[in-house]
Amino acid sequence: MDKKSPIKFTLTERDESVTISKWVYETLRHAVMNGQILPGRALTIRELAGILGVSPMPVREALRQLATENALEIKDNRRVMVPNMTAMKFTELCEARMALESHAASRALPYIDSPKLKGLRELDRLIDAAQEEGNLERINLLNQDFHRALYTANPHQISMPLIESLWLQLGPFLSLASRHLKEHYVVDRHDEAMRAIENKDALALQLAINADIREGIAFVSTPERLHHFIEECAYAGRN
Amino acid sequence: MDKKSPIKFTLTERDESVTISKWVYETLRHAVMNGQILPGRALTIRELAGILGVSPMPVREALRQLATENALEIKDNRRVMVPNMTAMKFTELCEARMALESHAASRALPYIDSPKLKGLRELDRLIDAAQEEGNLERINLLNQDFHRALYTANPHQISMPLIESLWLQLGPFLSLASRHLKEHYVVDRHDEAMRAIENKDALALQLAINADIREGIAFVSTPERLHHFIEECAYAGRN
DNA sequence: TGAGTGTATTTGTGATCACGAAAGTAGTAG
DNA sequence: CTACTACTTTCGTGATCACAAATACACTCA
Repeated sequence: MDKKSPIKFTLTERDESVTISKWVYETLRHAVMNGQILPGRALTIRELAGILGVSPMPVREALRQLATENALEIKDNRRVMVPNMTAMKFTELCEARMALESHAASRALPYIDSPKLKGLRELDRLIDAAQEEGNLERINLLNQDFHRALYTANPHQISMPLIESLWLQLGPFLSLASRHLKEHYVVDRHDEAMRAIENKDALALQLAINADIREGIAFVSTPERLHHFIEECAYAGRN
Repeated sequence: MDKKSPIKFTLTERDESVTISKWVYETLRHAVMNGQILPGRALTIRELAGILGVSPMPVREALRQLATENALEIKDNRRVMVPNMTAMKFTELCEARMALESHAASRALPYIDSPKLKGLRELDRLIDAAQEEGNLERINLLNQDFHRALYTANPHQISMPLIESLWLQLGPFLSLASRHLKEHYVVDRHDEAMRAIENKDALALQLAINADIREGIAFVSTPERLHHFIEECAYAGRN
């Protein structure tokens, strides 16, 4: 039995046509983005390799890749862990999200044709359904899909990887924070965004996206709560 | 003798205290950002390992890391190369730079105290000196230093890695374009930025940064020239 | 001369091993 | 009970090897 809290994350079956490296990378990436690995928890190559049933090699590469997008942190000890959150870092990440995503949304707007609009409406509908059944994990996944679908409507878009880096950095903390919260104020500014898209109103779209981001993380945004969750977060990764 | 054009890039001496992986990564990253490796050129692990005098292992990791920040591209063939530029991609990169960097600048503004201001002035002075002697490579390096010093004045800043990813993607093309240009319209909006900083005027600073970025790459911004350089660029990487 | 074909070479991938450094453990002295 | 030390284990790093896929090359046939 491990003295450390065991690591658990979603294991998707590997498609034979994809390299082991890529599969490991995407599995770990998904785990981090959806907060399945707690901040502060030390990750070792051999342990992950054992869980995933592969040799240490692909895991090494995946950890390094995740570190370069700041999803993981390689400390001086050469230990790899999910970074801890600070109040200021949290603020900066949210502000960066608003700046980048509102920009990406407005640059995608001209490319949203009727089928793409339909796809967004469908995602919006699925989110509403998931909210009724209170499936928080599903809501988060669908919310990501909605934003991703919007931004990647621009075929020349280059900012999605940057945005995902921010999602990766926020994921573990937001997951932990929402886990310790009884009531979830799930805000849905997507209707507002949809209207802006239909009207081809870039400014209104930017405002809707900013509101969606700001309110989507507002449940921790009061200074006291933020501080509380950061403490909580630091404790969770204690061992 | 190689049939392919040989790869040449700056080789800094390795500090023994730093891991080989890190040294290789930073060496290759510097080479890409400053356009020492042409777009379209196929990079092989063993070739780079030979040049750097290390085993293939650290090179593999470095190439993967650079690929995750979109500095390199791993094609379906599993071949690694510097991505080719397109007109739309170029536009998107520039727009993203303006959105991200003006944001980073305004969020750094409150943290710029007197010693940091002095440091920025010194960099500005060095840039002027480099301009007089027409040392284009030195101008570019110092210009990067100026922007980096400005944005990282914010101790909680998290957008510098994202910004550098954009620099990495623009580097090879800008280098190639400027290399094929007789006259260089080196613009210097730094004075304007410095005044905005002194006045603690966030909006003016954002405008100055945007102008600096826009004009710094304006020498290729006419559609015909852009198209011309893209052709040139594609040809350079032919073999 | 040019397109197709077989072989030889080179490539990325992934596993394994050796080594030094870091962390964990037990024992001892204060 | 606490602080220090010696020992054991575990870890990341980097080199090497085996293998399959992709590429390059020489050759043949139209």
